Amino acid sequence: MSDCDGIVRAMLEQTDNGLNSISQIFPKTNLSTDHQSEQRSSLGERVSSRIGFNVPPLETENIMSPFAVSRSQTNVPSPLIAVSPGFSPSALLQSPKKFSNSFSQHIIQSPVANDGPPEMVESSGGDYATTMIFNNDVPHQPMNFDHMPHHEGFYDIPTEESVYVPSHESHADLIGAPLVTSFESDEVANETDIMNIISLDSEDEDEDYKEDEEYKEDENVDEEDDSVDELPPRKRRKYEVSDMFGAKRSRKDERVILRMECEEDNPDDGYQWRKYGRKIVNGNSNPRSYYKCTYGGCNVKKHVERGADDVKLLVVTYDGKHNHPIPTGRSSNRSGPRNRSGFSVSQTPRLGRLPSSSSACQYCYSSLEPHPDMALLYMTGLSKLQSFPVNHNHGFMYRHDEPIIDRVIPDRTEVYNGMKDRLLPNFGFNF
DNA sequence: CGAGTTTGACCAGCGC
DNA sequence: GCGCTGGTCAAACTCG
Repeated sequence: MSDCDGIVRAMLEQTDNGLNSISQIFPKTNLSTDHQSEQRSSLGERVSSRIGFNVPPLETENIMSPFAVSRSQTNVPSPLIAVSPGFSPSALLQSPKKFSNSFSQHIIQSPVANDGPPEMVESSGGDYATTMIFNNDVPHQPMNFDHMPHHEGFYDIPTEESVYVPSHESHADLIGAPLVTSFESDEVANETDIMNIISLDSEDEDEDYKEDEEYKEDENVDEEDDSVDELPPRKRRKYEVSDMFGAKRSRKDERVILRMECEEDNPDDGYQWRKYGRKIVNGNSNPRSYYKCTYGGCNVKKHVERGADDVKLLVVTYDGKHNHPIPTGRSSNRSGPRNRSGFSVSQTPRLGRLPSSSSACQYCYSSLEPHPDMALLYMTGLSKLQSFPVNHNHGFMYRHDEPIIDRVIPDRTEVYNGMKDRLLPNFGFNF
């Protein structure tokens, strides 16, 4: 029996109550058992009940203030799903559309999720971005979001979403970190929500094009096309900036945000990036690096920054959608130096400049193969599992540190069963 | 010398 | 309207 089999078996041997924390099986998750377990559990019960799982409803009168919750979560054992660190962000990022389809597809296929009461069907609006949090470091658990207003229309606010996925630093374990899907509202996301949330194309894309066209018309770009060279330097630059994609601030609903623990400043996501900027943003002394996808015609950008309060935490924000597959002929194995023709990892630190990458993380990824398979594991085994809101703390990522809600898998038993159901047919695991 | 990074300047969005 | 801030550009720089 392989180590992976043993781990999965151990997970499947959980009681229906899910009393055995994942951290007991996977110490590297840094999750411990204490009152936070109760916190997660009760939230899980609440949401589980809402989405049809057979668990008691949450008693909301005991909801803490966001600060209290934040403190209480420092040791959350969490009903989080543990996924092999081999799971690669590239799988989710190589095609947000693919991620969307896969995610929603499996949710739709879930017989349990559809059995929920009518009131659990809530509209979260169409303008959502996606946040994925690669993290096995509990202190970075987002804040509790139960204090947020529940008035109607609140869910129309476009914001980011979160998903916990394993840290790359835990690559020593086959399964070593929590995975939590997170959503904007503090209510359960139904299938429609998730489809809306995860889907990064469709109408929004068309709207973007319309906006771009209108923008060009307003700027009389066409008329100026032939006279650009005659403009004085200042004006010419203004024209150029006006016409460029990034002149306008990116739409949040086109974003995918990853949080992970990684020493490398630009972890491999399968695509090729070129760094075009670096800036220290408000509230974070760590510089933010800006990257563009080097694929011709692809306007996807991303920026990478360290956590303000934890340099181990890496936040990668993707803007846009790749209009191409992951470049072929390359391996996600990051060991060894990269050539200069496409890979975006910063070069060896130069004189008087901050190091922008570390060799440690190259090992990190080299030990994570095969990424696609683990991505499939996630897609097939975990994606259908419902999540529920826990907390939000985009903290250093946003100007005003607005608390935003995250969701976690509601019940470990469901997680295990879901994994079992999908590992068996899809990967041939024999339990 | 080609290719990628760094860094200061610039611009536009947003909040007050 | 103004100032702050995030995002981008491009010259200068570095490396192989």
